[in-house]
Amino acid sequence: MLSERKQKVLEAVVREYISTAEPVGSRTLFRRHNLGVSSATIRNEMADLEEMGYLEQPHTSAGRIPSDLGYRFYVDNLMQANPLPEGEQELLRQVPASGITETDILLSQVSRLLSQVSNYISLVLGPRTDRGVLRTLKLVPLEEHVAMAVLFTDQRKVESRVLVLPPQVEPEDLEGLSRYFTRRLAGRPLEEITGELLTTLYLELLEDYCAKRDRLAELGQALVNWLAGGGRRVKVYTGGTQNILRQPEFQDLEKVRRLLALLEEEELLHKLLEREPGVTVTIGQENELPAVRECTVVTSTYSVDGEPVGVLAILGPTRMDYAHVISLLEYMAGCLSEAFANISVRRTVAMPKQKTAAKEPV
Amino acid sequence: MLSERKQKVLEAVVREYISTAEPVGSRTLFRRHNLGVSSATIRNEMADLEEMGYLEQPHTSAGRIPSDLGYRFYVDNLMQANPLPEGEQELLRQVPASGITETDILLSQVSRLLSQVSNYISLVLGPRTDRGVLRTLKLVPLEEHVAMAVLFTDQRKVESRVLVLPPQVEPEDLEGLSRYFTRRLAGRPLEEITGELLTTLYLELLEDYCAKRDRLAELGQALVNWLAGGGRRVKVYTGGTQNILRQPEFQDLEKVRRLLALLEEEELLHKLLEREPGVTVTIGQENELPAVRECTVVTSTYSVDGEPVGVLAILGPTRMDYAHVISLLEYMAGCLSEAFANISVRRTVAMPKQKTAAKEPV
DNA sequence: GTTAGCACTCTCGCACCGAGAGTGCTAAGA
DNA sequence: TCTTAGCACTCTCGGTGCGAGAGTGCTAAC
Repeated sequence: MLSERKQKVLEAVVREYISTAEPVGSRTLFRRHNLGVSSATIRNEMADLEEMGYLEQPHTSAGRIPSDLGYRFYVDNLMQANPLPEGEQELLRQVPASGITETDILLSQVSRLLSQVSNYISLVLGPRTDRGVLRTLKLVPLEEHVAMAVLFTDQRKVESRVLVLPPQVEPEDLEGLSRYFTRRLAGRPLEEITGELLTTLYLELLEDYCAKRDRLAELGQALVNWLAGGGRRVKVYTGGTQNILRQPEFQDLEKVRRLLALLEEEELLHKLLEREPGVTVTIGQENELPAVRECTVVTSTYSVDGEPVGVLAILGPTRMDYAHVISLLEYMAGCLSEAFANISVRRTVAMPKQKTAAKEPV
Repeated sequence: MLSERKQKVLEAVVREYISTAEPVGSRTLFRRHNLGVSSATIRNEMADLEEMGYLEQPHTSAGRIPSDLGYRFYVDNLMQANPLPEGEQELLRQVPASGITETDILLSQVSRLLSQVSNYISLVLGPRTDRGVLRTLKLVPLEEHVAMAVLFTDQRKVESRVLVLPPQVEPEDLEGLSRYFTRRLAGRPLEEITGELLTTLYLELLEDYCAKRDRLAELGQALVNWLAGGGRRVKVYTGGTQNILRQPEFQDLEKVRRLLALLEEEELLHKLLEREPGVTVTIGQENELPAVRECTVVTSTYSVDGEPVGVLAILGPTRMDYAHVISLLEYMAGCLSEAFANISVRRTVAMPKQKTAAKEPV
């Protein structure tokens, strides 16, 4: 374990480097942080910290900068969380206050706010769609030969798609199909609804429908493809990419290029944002993706109806204002969860009696 | 007008500069393009061209580079269109061949292909939604207290939104509302469907429905907000942002930053992509947006059912491979239009007889 | 009108140098 | 034994100077 003085020195180095982006020397530290000892002592401590792997020296006669390990120790042991500044809180309160009900617009705004406040790159992973429980699957005739398939889950999630109908499929057929699928699938978690299951169900159904078999087959296949297919991909919202260019560690164009390329690869971003609930911090080499080996990714999950369903993240240099970013993400996750709660359908659906009862006398 | 020889020299300068990115001198031109005259003559012509505004000199003893005017002349008079290379054509044919029916996925792929083939930034403006003609407006009960509103137009465009129902609204009410709105609005272009019109209709309707008036009012208002509101915004897809960093003219980080910032401003991009049908080329200072004053934007519209509804664009330095980019965009627009035609609902809807008739005997 | 020749200009890369910052080591002091 | 002052040493960084190279503009000859 590190002696208390070493911890103090390490903390001072990290703080100083985060705010100046310059390698910090013992003299600077001596002048600006009063550590109670001379620069020579600090120098010795810094030499020790370097040997232990917490600091690095860009070149012999430069100051030192924290290593990934140094940041890690700082985040785990030294950093103190401070609440988000009033002004920023106010800015973020827009999200639940705005009354926006479109998930898409809501998340774009969240992403924009995150990058604006943090001055780093923001990433927002949309609510996962493989969790919810199916409630209704409906085929709605729109007009002759056109119908819409609607998938409705308990997590205020609706998906729909237009289907072109084979000739001579009747509205009753659609109703029958809707009822059948809903009856057999309602209550099942979406992740269970695989291609095989659907196909099985579907074949079963066709037995009863021999007369129209051929016509329905085509339609059913389209439906199966949709439900089982990748249609349910989760979107990633990015924002503030230009912020990265303000960071002195990203003056190297090749580095920036790699990062920009990453931001266009949705699958990689998904991988990057697969995180457990709560706040996580991944520093430099701790990251699996090579493109972010010199970056830190801080994430926080947000919830809908108490269940973590999506991820907010900040991507920046390892020299990041950790305390600020963490409280920012926590606060924003709260706001977003709140915004979702405001417009939650589930609540309304799950407890209609209560709500009706409460509202009626007014 | 320019003498033929001047045109030849200008063309040679543009071609040379496009491929090397270095200011071109009279000697280089003499060596690589055989213009039939000596370097001294070329030198004189170049001096003239500079005086006329077609060329510029970065500094006294450097070669020359084309000015915006020079590029303009090149594009309008000198450049010869050549067909897209086989390999690239093949790549782009994926789009109509893939069978993808989700507009969103289709356009992401188009954007990706465009940037990949061009090595510049690609922009894709989704199909405009204010054009189509409303066919059906439907309120579909999903379960108790939850319904979905569906807007269906002739341009294979469907929008939908979940509505939480006020207590004690009956499914019949929904059907009534659907029928009423559809009857009154069907056949109208979406752009005519404004808040005022809807409100008028809606008030009219309430007359007939006095009994449930209060309950329906809330629902109707939500509907009006949706239809009249900005819900129908058109998405912009971007791709290949990292390509810009490969261009020697974008080594200046501040320039890159401004461009990246622009790419996150949807409204500005909309403005940038508001173009007339066909191919347009906007060079450097011809652009209104300051952030792209050193760039060229080439656009091409694509069509659904013969009507131009969206825009493909390439954004790159003014030193751009114009001929290639133009044929790329034209070809891609064709592919995309084709892809839309494949999945067009309108065709099926508009001419069901024909299609049915043609299909039935098979 | 075209071309060869030539003097002139400007950039770019390279080496050099001195200032400044920071280190490591040593020796003296507590 | 730990701390500190002092000092020599190292390394970067910005500025300067210089020569090579590329290109021009001008002049005079064809």
